[in-house]
Amino acid sequence: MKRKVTLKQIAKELDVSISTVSKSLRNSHEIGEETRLKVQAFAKLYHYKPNNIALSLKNRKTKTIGIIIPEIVHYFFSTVINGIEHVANENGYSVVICLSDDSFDKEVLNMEMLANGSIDGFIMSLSKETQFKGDFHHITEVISQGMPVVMFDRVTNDILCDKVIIDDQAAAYEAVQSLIDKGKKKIALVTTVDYVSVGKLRTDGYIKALLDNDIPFDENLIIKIENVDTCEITISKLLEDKAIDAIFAVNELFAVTIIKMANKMGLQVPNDVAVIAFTDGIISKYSTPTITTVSQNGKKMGAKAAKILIKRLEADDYNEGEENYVTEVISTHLIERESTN
Amino acid sequence: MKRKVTLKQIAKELDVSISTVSKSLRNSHEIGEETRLKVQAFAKLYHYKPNNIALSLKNRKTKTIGIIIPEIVHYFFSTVINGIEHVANENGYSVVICLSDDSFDKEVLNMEMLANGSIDGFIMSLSKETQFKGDFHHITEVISQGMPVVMFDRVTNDILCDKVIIDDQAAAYEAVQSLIDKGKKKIALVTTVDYVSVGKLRTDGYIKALLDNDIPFDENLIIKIENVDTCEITISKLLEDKAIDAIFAVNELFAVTIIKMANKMGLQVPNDVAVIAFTDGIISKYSTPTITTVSQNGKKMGAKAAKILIKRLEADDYNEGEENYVTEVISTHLIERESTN
DNA sequence: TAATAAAACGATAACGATTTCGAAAGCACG
DNA sequence: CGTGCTTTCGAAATCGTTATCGTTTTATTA
Repeated sequence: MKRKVTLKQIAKELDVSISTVSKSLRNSHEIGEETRLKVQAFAKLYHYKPNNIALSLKNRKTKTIGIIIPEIVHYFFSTVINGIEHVANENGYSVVICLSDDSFDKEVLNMEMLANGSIDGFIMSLSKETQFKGDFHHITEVISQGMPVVMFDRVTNDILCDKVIIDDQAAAYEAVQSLIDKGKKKIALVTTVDYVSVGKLRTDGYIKALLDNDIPFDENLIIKIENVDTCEITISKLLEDKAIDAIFAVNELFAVTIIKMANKMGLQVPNDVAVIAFTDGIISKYSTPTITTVSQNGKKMGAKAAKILIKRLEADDYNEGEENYVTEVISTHLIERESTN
Repeated sequence: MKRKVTLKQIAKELDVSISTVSKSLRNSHEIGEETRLKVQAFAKLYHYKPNNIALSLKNRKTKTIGIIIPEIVHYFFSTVINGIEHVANENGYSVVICLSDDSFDKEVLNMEMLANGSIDGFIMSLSKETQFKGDFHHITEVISQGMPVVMFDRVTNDILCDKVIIDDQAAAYEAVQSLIDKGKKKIALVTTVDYVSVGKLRTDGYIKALLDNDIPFDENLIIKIENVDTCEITISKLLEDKAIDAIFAVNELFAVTIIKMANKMGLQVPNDVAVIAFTDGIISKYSTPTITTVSQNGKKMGAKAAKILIKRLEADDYNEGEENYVTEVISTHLIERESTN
């Protein structure tokens, strides 16, 4: 088992100094052509590749981006990662991923772990618990140490940094408006608990659309679900109100569960009740009926976030400081499918 | 913007040597209580945390696991990552993820990139192209340099290393047998192209089950799909054979597409044609009808792979060499749902 | 011929940490 | 009072690179 070859070994083997080897491999003009070629040939033969860790230490930058997300087994987040990874790779960066499991403590732990030199900057989406507690000291801490942070989707106004979001409120408004345009009179909302920022915003959009169309807004038509695995009863209770002719769900899983329960109760989607959801997930595309959705475009979000972060990282080299944070809004659009008509 | 504080700065500030600071923080008995407490207090005040990169260089280990998978926007792979990440974190490891996009070149590039000191070991699943080419030099190269590799799911016999797989052949056999037990006579197979190792194995299991039950095996009942986005015509053509009363799909997307096309052609699932799929994905659970599946348990696979890798990494510290590679087989089981009866 | 410039290479510091070894100081003991 | 043993600390090596600055040798010029 041959260990990886180092400059030192090459130097010893060729009876030259380490600096000569290093310079030769970087094609320095300081080195005569003969030795340069000799060193290069030898290095190639032994598959020499500079050690990233040593380079990171020397350059004080790791060319690595840290990603912290609530969970990965989730279509939206994996598309975001996909977007980040591609842009990162194109620019010579790697990505390291940590999952918070929607836990505040894990989020803090992971950030501290990565912040100690392992990465150059963060791309993150807040965990539920963090949003609930409203405690962001771990993030401000990292930022104050000069490490750039880009937040996406689940963001907070309490932190000053670059952000990539969709206009959740406007998108929800558009979705509900489209239902109203189709003549729907009683539109229910199935959403998450309020402290999840995007859930709140989408609720706001829903309410605004109703009011703008002079539709009375009824508290009882809004149900907030904490855990998708135990939501069936709540949903079927909602569906007992036969006057409800449309439901707006803030995510795909809620939507597909609604359809399932509706079917079970003898209701036809979309004829008896139309369903529309937030997501660009895969279930909506393959469910029966296929589900009309507000596309989130996670890949685009990830790509944008990565671009912003990398730009800031490379800029940091020249001008330290000067922070004019941007908040990029990714456009959404309605993908009309069978669950609305 | 205060940069991260280093040992050197603390030493200077407190007018002691760097080694004294280091030892104090590690609670060395060599240091007098007074200085020790003083240093610790100061370090705490300034949020000192040792620099991971420097530690990695010194210890020649990064406490990081490299993951290389074909894609991440794929339920199975994201569950595997989830499994890996949890075990890794529990043991103080981070994970860095690279996607090969099923491309040989990207797989090679990513491996070389990570192999240069960035990580301690690999967990990987082969890209389609790599399996097609049968070129594994990048992997043998890495292994020969003493870096452990654990392969999962899409593996190859050409490489000697630890592996975590499911018994694809046996699982497929079981699935098909269950269809036969239900009285199905003409069972079709919708699979991937042959060079994807798992596709081949599942096909073998399918054939074996048929033959063991004295059912004639018909080439025309096997269709191989390269790209899921353009498979509808092929599938509908298959469904024209009304004698087919069951279809075994090697993944979830194929299965749901089959159901969709069957519905379109006026066929009832499961009455006219039963469908069974390989996966532990989310679509099967939420589709209408829900789909009977052979569960793959990606999370378990990931967890197992991580355990094996970490065990090997920690063992390497004591006894170099001594390689007795294991191949762990993750058990599968049939999850009966509505698409079979 | 002597001074000087250019070419080719090496020694060393630095990145941030740990650790081995040595040194100084304090104290007890014969 | 000198010897030996603790206790407490610091210097230096090391991990693998790169970059700065010398140093040597050779070639060129006045």
